[in-house]
Amino acid sequence: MAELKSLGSDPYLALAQSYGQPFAYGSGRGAAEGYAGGAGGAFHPAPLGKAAESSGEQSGDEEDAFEPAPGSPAFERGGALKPGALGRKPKEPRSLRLSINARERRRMHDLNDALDGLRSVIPYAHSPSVRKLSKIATLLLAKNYILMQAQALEEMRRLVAYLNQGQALGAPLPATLNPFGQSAVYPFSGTALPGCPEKCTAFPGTTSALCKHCTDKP
DNA sequence: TAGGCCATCTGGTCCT
DNA sequence: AGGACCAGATGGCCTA
Repeated sequence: MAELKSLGSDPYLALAQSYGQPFAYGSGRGAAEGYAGGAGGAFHPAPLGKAAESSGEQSGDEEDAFEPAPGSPAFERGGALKPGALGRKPKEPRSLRLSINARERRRMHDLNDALDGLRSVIPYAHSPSVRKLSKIATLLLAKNYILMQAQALEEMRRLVAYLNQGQALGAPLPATLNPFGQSAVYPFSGTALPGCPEKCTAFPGTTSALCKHCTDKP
């Protein structure tokens, strides 16, 4: 977890550096198993390893609902689940267990699809030569990216308010007023402007220069 | 070879 | 009862 340890001071930058730099993964998993990187919302990664052979890309869930996924531990153990393998007593019929397994597999695939969608909008190098973000890295990077965006947005708002106020008063604001000196505020935490279909927010008494619906208004 | 990452299976818990 | 969600266990693949 070296990458996680490096997240201390500037997590976003740390991760961006780790994953933004193209580094070859050679003949390894990447090329063979679909480390192609997010290619948009409809991106479906090439099946990873076992998943390629197993359930992930199988079109018929009915099929894998009655057999252990090929390549899965259960499959390797002999092509059939051994309910008592872990010393547990089977409490449900085999068909039910397989159905539950298939459902769980599907759920995890949906989760992975969502993660792929997230990867596709996170600004890091999306290239076949760049290793795909791990799950944990994706989440941490996304979180910090959101925080950065919120901070940038807030700074822009302050700047707009500063400029608007300066125009209205015709005089420069006191030098003590630092429009960038306050802590970040999360997006959409302000008051929605009346009549703005985008429900954008801005400082009281100001329109948002960042919102086209505000700026387009006569 | 160790460590990281992942997919899958499984049983438990909670909710509808 | 059935489904969703979760966490632990297991084993495979890849990289340093």
